[in-house]
Amino acid sequence: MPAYRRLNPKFYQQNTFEFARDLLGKYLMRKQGKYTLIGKIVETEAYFGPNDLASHASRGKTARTQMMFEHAGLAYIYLIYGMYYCFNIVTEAKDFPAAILIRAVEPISGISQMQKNRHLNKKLIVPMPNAQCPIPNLTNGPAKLCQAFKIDKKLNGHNLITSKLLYLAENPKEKIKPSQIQSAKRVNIDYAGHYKHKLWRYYIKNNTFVSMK
DNA sequence: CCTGGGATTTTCT
DNA sequence: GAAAATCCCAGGA
Repeated sequence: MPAYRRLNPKFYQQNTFEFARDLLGKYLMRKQGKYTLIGKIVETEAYFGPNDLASHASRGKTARTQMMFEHAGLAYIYLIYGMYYCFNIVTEAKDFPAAILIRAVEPISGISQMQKNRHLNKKLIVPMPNAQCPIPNLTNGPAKLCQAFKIDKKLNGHNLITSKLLYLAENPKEKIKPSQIQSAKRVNIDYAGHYKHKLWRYYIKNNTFVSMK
C-alpha cells in the first residue's frame, strides 16, 4: 500500500487546462463506512468559461450551475439523463465558471464494494444472481464511477480540499510524463458549435480504463 | 465489430 | 415540452 498524500491546496490554484492534465495519475479517495474506495484518475475533460458552448455555464448562472461559479476545489455534481450523476472539480477564481469532469478512473482499492455499489442501482428486470460486473466496466465512464464511488447530489458543493469523505491524493513517487498524455475532443457535446472541436479531453495513453479512444 | 433505441427526471425554454 | 457532459442491451454485419 503506497503512501497516499492529500493534494496541497496550492494544487487547486493552477489554471483549468494544466489542472486537467495534472489530475491524471492522481487518486480519487472516497470513504464509505469502514471502507476507503480508491481510484486512479485516467481521463478528464475541461469546461472553461462563459463562452464554452459545451459548458452548462454558457447559459449563465442558474440554480444548477451556480457551483461552477464558485472557488476552486469544490465538487460540482449534477444529474444527467434523469438517472445518472457526473462528478466535476470546480476550478478558477470565484465568479469565473469552470470545472473538470472526471470521466474515468482505474479501480485501485475497495473493488468489491464498488461492484456492490454498481449493482445496487441497477434495476434488472430478470435477476441474474451470478452476474459479475467485470472490473474494466466498473469505473470507465463519468456516471459509472459516480455509481461505484457512491457520489450523488448530496455531495454537490463538497470541499475536496478539506473533506475526509471525498478528496484527492497523490503517490509522490509517481509522475505522469507529458508524453503519456493524449488530448482529444470532448464526448457527447454535438450541440456545442465550434467548441465541440476543442481538444479539452485528456487521458493516459494505453490505459484500459479510459472511456473512449 | 457497429448502430439505434429506451430508461428516467431535472432543468430550462 | 424538449433536451440532456450516459449507460445498457438488442440486433445486424
